[in-house]
Amino acid sequence: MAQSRRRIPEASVIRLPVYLRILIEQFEQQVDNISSERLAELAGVNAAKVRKDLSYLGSYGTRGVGYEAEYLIYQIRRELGLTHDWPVVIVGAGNLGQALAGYGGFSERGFHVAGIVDVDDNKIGSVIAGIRIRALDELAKIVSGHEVVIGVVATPADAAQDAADRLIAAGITSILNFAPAVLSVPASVVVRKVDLATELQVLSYYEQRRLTALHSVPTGSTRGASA
Amino acid sequence: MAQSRRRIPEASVIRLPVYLRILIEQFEQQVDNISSERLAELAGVNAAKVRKDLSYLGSYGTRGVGYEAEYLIYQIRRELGLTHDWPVVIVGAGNLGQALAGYGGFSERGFHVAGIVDVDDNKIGSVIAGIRIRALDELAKIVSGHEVVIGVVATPADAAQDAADRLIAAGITSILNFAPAVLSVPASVVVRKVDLATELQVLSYYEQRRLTALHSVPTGSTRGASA
DNA sequence: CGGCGCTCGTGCACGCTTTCACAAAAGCAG
DNA sequence: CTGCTTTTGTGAAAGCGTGCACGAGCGCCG
Ligand SMILES: NC(=O)c1ccc[n+]([C@@H]2O[C@H](COP(=O)([O-])OP(=O)(O)OC[C@H]3O[C@@H](n4cnc5c(N)ncnc54)[C@H](O)[C@@H]3O)[C@@H](O)[C@H]2O)c1
Ligand SMILES: NC(=O)c1ccc[n+]([C@@H]2O[C@H](COP(=O)([O-])OP(=O)(O)OC[C@H]3O[C@@H](n4cnc5c(N)ncnc54)[C@H](O)[C@@H]3O)[C@@H](O)[C@H]2O)c1
Repeated sequence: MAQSRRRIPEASVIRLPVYLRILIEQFEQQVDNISSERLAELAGVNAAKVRKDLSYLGSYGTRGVGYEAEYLIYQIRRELGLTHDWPVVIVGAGNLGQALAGYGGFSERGFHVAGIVDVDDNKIGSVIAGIRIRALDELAKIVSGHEVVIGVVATPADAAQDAADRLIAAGITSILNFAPAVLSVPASVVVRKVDLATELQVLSYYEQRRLTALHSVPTGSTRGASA
Repeated sequence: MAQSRRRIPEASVIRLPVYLRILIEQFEQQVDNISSERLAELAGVNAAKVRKDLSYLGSYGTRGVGYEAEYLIYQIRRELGLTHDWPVVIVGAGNLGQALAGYGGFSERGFHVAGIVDVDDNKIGSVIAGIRIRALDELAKIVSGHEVVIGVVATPADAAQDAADRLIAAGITSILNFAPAVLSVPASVVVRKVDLATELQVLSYYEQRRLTALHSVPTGSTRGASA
């Protein structure tokens, strides 16, 4: 039996939120029990993978029956640290920063915006979805005041490193970076990036391949059903 | 010597856009030649990985010297299919769809918005960054008229499958999905997803771990410098 | 024109991820 | 209680991706 306190492989961690979302949806539709087979189908992955992923949390299934949705939701939440809300601070209140600040899905999934800061005097003071845009030098106050550990970089690329440096100086230990720039940070800080251009360029690669028509279909995890 | 016509591993394809962006930046700063060591540093990865990735394109470096930035830019662009602009159609003109439509980074990187459609009558007809929001049933016309092959899903999750189905019916073969939903599509259609909630939840996992403090630092590709 | 220093290209070994396959466990029916 | 069905949990194998280490090739200098 897998211990709940063992490290979970990154590849599995990335799939857990997908299972979680599906389980919540199913539970809301009065599905109390779900098999790895069914969960795999809904998540667009292999059933063995689902079982192995879930086994990292512990042994929470019932043989011959499946997994109890409600209990599994609780266990995944616990493991992902979603038993409480995480405050998040956003740096850069442009197009994207404002879209994020107003995004309802945030709060539904265990996060809320503790603050949003910008360098532009014309923006400071405006209110987006009930959140006031504040000056860059209030960052430290926001972070320590709300015990924020997660920061979002939504500045232009050339300001991204500066934004990251300020976040780290303020005490942030996890960063989600939307700017197309490589951030250099201390090893203790975790960075994840979301890069729209990269995603489109990957699609472009496969379309390009399709045109030269030497292969039928690209291999990889993104075929067929995809989360 | 690696043939340019061989399939490139997905992991490498994902890094090519990062190298490309860095090379363009360097070239604009009059750097004509760059070593794998330097490129690796800027990309936050291992130098051997850079060389292996680039070797899939062909043998375009010069031993003892490095890579000629301009030529490498051309080769990566060619391989990624970025020698021409790709038209993209967006379904869903909400917060996110509008931010995307107005996003300048799009055009800088080889893509342009051929059209944006929505189901909401109140939105149809409005103009975002010079692009008029059109009705859902104009999708087929937009796609065939501009020979669009890439579609973006920016609708709420419960409309995402419908949006994907319509895109596919219209002739789209690649989809970038921003909705937190698993799309089921024919095997010939490539789907990539961008899931904000997943990213935050992964960060939450590592923060959670940090609190229980049984391990020092999460392992994985996202430590240290990260694109 | 030969030797030297530098950097590429890549074979190879290692570790991580995925998938298969099956014993073990649970429920149910008779 | 026994046997049958179902589905989990997990070893073991296969498949990928990463990083080391080093031979090969290129340019430069003397
Ligand atoms: N808009 C999109 O759809 C989109 C999509 C993908 C990626 N991105 C990326 O996200 C980032 C933001 O995009 P955007 O469209 O919101 O840009 P934007 O120009 O609309 O907004 C950037 C904001 O950051 C602020 N800013 C600049 N320097 C700053 C600093 N040092 N500290 C704090 N704030 C600072 C600016 O005042 C501005 O308000 C960019 O890097 C962009 O490439 C945007
Ligand atoms: N806003 C964000 O920052 C953000 C971040 C990450 C992910 N997302 C996801 O992106 C998606 C869009 O987010 P949003 O904030 O723009 O939502 P939104 O509600 O602002 O916009 C959704 C738009 O889709 C339209 N729509 C609904 N059904 C449709 C259909 N069948 N066909 C075409 N259009 C349809 C609606 O009319 C609306 O204009 C959501 O799935 C959301 O979870 C949003």
